[in-house]
This record gives sequence, C-alpha cells and structure tokens, in this order.
Amino acid sequence: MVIAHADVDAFFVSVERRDTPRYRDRPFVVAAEVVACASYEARELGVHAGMPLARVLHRWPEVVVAPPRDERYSRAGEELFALFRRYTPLLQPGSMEEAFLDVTGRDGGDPVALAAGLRRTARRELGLPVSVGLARSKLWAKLAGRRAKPDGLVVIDAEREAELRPALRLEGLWGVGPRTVPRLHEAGLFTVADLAGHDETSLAAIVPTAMVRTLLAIARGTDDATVRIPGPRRSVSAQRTISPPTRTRSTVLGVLGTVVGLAVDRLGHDPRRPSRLEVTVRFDDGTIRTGRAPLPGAVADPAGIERVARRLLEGTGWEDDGRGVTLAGVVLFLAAAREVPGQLALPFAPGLPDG
DNA sequence: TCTGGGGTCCTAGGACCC
DNA sequence: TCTGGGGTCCTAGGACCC
Repeated sequence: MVIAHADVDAFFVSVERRDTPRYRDRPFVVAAEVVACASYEARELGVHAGMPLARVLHRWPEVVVAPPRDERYSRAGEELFALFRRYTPLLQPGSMEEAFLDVTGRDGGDPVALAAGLRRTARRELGLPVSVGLARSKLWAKLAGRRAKPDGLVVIDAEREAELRPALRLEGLWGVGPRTVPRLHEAGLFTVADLAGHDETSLAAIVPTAMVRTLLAIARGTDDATVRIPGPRRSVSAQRTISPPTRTRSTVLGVLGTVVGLAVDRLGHDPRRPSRLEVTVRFDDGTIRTGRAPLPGAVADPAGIERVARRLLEGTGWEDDGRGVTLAGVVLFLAAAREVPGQLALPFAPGLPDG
C-alpha cells in the first residue's frame, strides 16, 4: 500500500502570488479582517491565520496584504484535483487544496518518481507549490507531508516508520484532537511508546471506544490506509455566533431565520430535497443542545423549514433557565443519492410516503 | 493558542419489529 | 403468555478535520 498526501503550501497565498509578482519574496498575507493565510515569510515574523489584520499591520507595517478571492481559490482547487486524477482516481479530499492519493500499483514501482512528477506538473501547469508525503498509511503520509513543507517531498518507508513510531507525540497525531490529548496527558501518556502497556480495556477508562481503536491501531502499525472516495455531500449547514449572549426571543428567532436562509442558499442547484433538519443552540457556559427531526415531504420551502426549525428550537428548552444564547445554527441533511427525485422507480405509486 | 464556520463520522440508548 | 435475541431506525451528543 502506498499512500501519498499532497497539499498546496499556503494555498491562498500561493494562488495570489502566482497571479501577482509583487506579492512574492516578502511577508505577505491574504486577509479580510483576520488573516486567512500567511506566507512563510510572514509566519517567520509571528503572523498566523486567525490573527486580526489591524494587529498585524500595527506590529509589522511591512506586511503586504491582499483581500481573499474565494472564486479564484475554488477554481484553483478544481484544477488541482483534476491534476490529481491524472495520477489516480482513488483520492480522498481533505479540503480544497489537499488530498490523500492511493497510488498503489500506479507508481510503476517508483512512488518517489510519481510524486516528483506530480509536484513538477503542478508547478508547471498550475504555478502552485505542492508538498507530498509518501508512506504506508494516511496518518504516516500526512506526517511525511508535514515534514515536506514547504515545497518538498518526504518518504517514510516501513523501516523509517518503525524507527519514528515510538517517539511520536500523541498531540501531533492526525485524528487525536483537543478533547483527547488532555485526557491522555492526565493519564501519563505522552508518546506512542507510552501506549505499549495498554489494551482496549485500560484505554477505555481514559477515552471513548472509537478513540481506543484509533490509538491502538497507531501503536500497532495497523492504522487506516483506506482512501475513501466521497459520495455526494450529506449535509449543508449554517451557523452564527451571537455576541453578546442574548435571552431576547426576537433576537434568537431572527438569527434562526438568518441561518435557515443561509443553509437553503447553500443547497444551490442540488436537486435533492433535505430530508432532515437539525437545530443547534450554544449557551454562554459552552453547553450545546441540539434537536433533530425529519422534514416531511411537503416541507421544502424556507418558510416551511423555518417553522420546523422553530419547533426544534423550542424543544431545546433554551428559555427554561437563565443562560444566554451565544450561537444558533441549522443543518439540512440530504437524502442519499438513490432517493433523488426522479430516480425513484415508482414516483407516483399510491401509499408511498411522498419523501 | 484561540475564534469562527462548514463539514464528516461514530456511539449510546431507546423504540420497534420479527 | 413470557422470554430472549437480532436487526434496524431514530435521536442526542461527542469528537475530529480544515
């Protein structure tokens, strides 16, 4: 099994620099009010994504700024994936600008040459720097890719993987997140080697069962090497934070209406009807409550969806105590592809639910 | 390190059916 | 009538990723 992780370095920055030479070779960020993407030169200064632009310019006036151009990035992403598909159809997107590629058997016995060719082609045809990590599994390809940045290629073969594995820090693992890391640390576990004395039972006392499996697989070297080709999207969503926290009914209902509208807009020209609705509220103590319900076949318009959303909102009991509301959001779940209207065998058969 | 927004997947528990 | 087991579906919540 040979997995490649391919990823454009500083994606937004690289697209802007391709189009505009004066953005090159200097600290540069793509930012609206906060930094969306910082060049490696800017990162050296201490700039990072999420930083308010005003603070950046106050401290480092030499930083050059360009506003984000989302359509440009989407198109660059599409071109990138078209390029990936020339190497293998077995690819699992991680985001607009990165993917895992299963290149097993497609590398002519030389995955390094394949990866180098991919990088060269991306540079020549798209003008973008793509870093590639090559390894046995997705985790290790991702780790190799991290080491490859910027603009490099790193291979971690089985031998090297076995050397590196014990010292791997748990907080650096792909798939081990911010909820799990503190629990592991509290239990005295910091590296993969620390997992050696543990099994399903002992780890289950520390983290949830799915995470137990993830951790043991990493420790045993049987972690996931399956590249999953995504089907059609399963959901669209929208959420908005509310600041300051509110207990005003009209405010909460107003935000709910807004996010329903945004989510419906996101459906775009998708021919599928949303089959379920989820409503989420977050309180000022960080607690989240959700409600979910089917959307009857008759409900397809924003007003109808909003009625169901209001009912689910009431069901969260948000008015029952003194807490303020800090976020409202909705998710529209889409029917599986086989339920797309027009693909039903008997669309007008009597007695069938109309959904 | 944090915030914010858009996604995916998994699990526990209960209901229901056979 | 009672018991048990298995499968499936639904809901609420949790965790992760970029």
